[in-house]
Amino acid sequence: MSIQIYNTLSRRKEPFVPIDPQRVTLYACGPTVYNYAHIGNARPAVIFDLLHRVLSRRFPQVIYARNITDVDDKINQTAAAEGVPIEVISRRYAEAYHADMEQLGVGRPTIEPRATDHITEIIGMIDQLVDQGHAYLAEGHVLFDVGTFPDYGQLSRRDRREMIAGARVEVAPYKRNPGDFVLWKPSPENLPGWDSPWGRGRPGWHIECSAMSAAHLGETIDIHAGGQDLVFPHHENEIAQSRCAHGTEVFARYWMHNGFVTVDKRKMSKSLGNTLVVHELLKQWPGEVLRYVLLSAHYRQPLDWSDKVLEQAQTTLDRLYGLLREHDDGRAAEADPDVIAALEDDLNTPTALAALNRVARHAGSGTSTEAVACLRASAGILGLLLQPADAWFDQRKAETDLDEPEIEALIKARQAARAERDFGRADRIRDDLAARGILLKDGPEGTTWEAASK
RNA sequence: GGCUAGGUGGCAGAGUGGUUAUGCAGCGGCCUGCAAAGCCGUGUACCUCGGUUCGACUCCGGGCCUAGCCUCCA
Repeated sequence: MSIQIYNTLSRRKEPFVPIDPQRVTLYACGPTVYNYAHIGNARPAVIFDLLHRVLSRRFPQVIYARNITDVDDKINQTAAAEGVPIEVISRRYAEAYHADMEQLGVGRPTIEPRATDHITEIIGMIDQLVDQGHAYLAEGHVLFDVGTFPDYGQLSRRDRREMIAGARVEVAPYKRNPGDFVLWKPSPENLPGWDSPWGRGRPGWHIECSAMSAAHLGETIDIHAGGQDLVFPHHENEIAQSRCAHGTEVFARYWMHNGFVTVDKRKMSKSLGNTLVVHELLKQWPGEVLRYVLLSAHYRQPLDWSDKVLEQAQTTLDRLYGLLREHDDGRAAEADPDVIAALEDDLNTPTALAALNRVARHAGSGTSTEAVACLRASAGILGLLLQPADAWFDQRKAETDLDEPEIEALIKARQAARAERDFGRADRIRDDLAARGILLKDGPEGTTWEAASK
């Protein structure tokens, strides 16, 4: 069975057949670095990183590009507000993005192109579009003329004429068509700008992905990915400008779009003010818990974020790590075929987690260390259970304010009470510790303790 | 208004034309001095109304409801 991918272009699942199996190309729209990433921004990072892993198991070379947009009006605003150059802002938040994503177990893409490093390519591409009559100059702007591209609207299934009727925004008077979009805009002296054939200016929003994708991956790529809100206009516009500039029939052969993270069923967005910032969430929860939650729903479905799902994920991870702690002898094993099959079926992570839990049940009910090794190997593909089990449990110990000698002393006192069969006193000690978030566990090897989960 | 998703057991969340999803919680049991953890067992769930079918939660049509895009947005 080949890898199946749901293609937004066809609105159905298709077998994934790359143009060149020796060189698979994947592009995902990365962050615009003007503040901290919220958990909704983290979803595509986690999902398409997982896609990268899944593809890499099958194909010898998968080039995964995830850009950083480091020139943008929102960056300009933040920089102006702080009175610093835009590089200060973009560098700060790019670094924060990397740190946060690393906590979520997101690997680095093969290449991470930045818009400001590709101004030459961007200008070159716009120049071509102007030459070919697909773009025109108006009041210092260079605009793409959607009237010259009959396939415009194919991805988002929109009709250009109906878009005019439904348009809720004022259309700039210098546009030929209401759907025309900016490729290059003039920059006044107080804003970042680059010299171009059309004067000092800066790129529009959509062009950088087209330019960088072509520069690093080629004019036609296998997969282009991003959030559902990018389908229109961002990806629609990318298709238009890329295909027109290169004279190609296809820009990306498969389009993948992740659904939103919601809060109380409403989309998480900066304008609604209901964003949950990864940087903050990581102060309360291990990155692996956030990752588990992000994988717990299928990537195309909405994912409603709540403390409850976080707690559930943590409880489940506790059980899985507990199995590793008790039974893992470190041996190598193959991953469970059901886990792989689920992932290769359009990244069905909930089914993969179900399979993983079946492996765990197997591992827990017998004493087979092979099953435990299989659990670890299978989870590894999902980017889970990668740390030593002790490290997983110790991270919560670090959060308690009790010092360990005190706890050990209390445990000793309780052991003494138990030896005298004074269970009333023994239980009081245990209850007191429990009230302070310390759970005792009596086993054949003696009594151990761990910090309670939230 | 146009377009797109979706409505599954207490909650989260997959999936299938006729057979166990899975997790969390609950309940019963094993274990334990008692617990905790772990393990075993446990639930006639599929928005509504029609249709197709031997048979539909699963396919088709109508309805109701929810969310999203059409404006920066993952």
